[in-house]
Amino acid sequence: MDLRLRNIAVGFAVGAGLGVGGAIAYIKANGGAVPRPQQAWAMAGGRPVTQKDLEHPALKFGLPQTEQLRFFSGFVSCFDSATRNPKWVLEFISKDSLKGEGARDQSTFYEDTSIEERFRSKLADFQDSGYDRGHMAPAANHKGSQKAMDDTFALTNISPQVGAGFNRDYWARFEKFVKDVARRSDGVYVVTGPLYLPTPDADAATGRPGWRMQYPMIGKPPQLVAVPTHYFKVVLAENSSGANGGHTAALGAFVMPNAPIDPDTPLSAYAVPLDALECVAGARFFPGYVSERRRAAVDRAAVAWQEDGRRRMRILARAGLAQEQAVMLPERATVDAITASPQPTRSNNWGWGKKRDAAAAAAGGGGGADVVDVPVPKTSGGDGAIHVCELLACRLPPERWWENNGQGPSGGRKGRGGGGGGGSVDRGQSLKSRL
DNA sequence: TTTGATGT
Repeated sequence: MDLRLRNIAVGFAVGAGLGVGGAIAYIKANGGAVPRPQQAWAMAGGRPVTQKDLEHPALKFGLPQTEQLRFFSGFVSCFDSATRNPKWVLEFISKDSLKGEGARDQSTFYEDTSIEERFRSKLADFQDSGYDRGHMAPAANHKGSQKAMDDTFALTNISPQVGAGFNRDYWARFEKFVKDVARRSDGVYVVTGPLYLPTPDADAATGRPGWRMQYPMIGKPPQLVAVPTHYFKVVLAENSSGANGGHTAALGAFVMPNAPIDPDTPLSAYAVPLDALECVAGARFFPGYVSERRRAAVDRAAVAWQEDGRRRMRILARAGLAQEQAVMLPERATVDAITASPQPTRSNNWGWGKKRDAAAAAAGGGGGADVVDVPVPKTSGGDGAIHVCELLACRLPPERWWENNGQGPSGGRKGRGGGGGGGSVDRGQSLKSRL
């Protein structure tokens, strides 16, 4: 890329590039070489910005700078200086990055001084804010070296998350689920980021039905840090040695509220169509892999998985979830049309059947019989892409999985009892009452 | 097979 292009961080058309003339060659079913899409940080109408573009007379004094890319050992962060949050963080997880010398207790959170002081988030912003400094790329995914783990503690990888009931609980289990997928894959790419989602509400001025955006801010004005309403992950797991040679990648998108989540909520209830996520995020994810066909196929599966998850929730919780995700839900008719021809099956062509069932049985708590009863919609017509929920039966690890084999938490800490929440001796109970 | 983060 042109050096000048690299130096000018521009904020428009993030990830909008699908390349020129649809020339992207997608990952082949035979697991061959993966050509990268023709893409640049700055895109113009579906093509990379050229040197000639930058000579536009209006740009004599440069393009506005609204967000910036930061390149770390195991991930790339796009930092948005309006919200002082990452816009997205894209990481690569391999078997190697999951184990190594990287130790969490050797790392400390630090401000990213490569971002201008007035635009970056500060350690003080999170202090006494009541929110956790939540990793987008989790520390545990980058243990290959101490440097790799240290990198994840840069505040350009951090966003304010509710601690008790979310970051330290449901979201942590979700991160563990992704790790478990990575252990059984040949490499996993994950995009994680915040969302600011509106809720249905009458317009105050006109009284008409509409939408309202509302989210807290922390820190000190005018340099406030936004507190996102939701977080998303898009997971792309490669499998170069898939059974039957059919499937080469598992793909899926999830959106969760930045709030305590009932630990019994099925993970599949938070599966969303990638298309819906891309609409509310204003971003295209994995443009070098996600063709229209693959997205359509995986999104049909996503709707089916979400429906299945919701069916397993209590009616009140289900209604709450629908309210939470209202802005992402398709019209009722669309849902009905998509789910009209479900294809339940327990097998997939990933070649992990046994592992999946064993892991699901271990995670399910209810034993194998419970797992067998779960219908697993099979992605079809996805050019080698299946939905992530077809792996590990879309089951989260159990609560406090790290205590399972006799050993308590390594720190052996007592409850904090502070206003920040969490860490009480009987946390599970107090969490329930919080919901 | 070992997540997560606070505060002194």
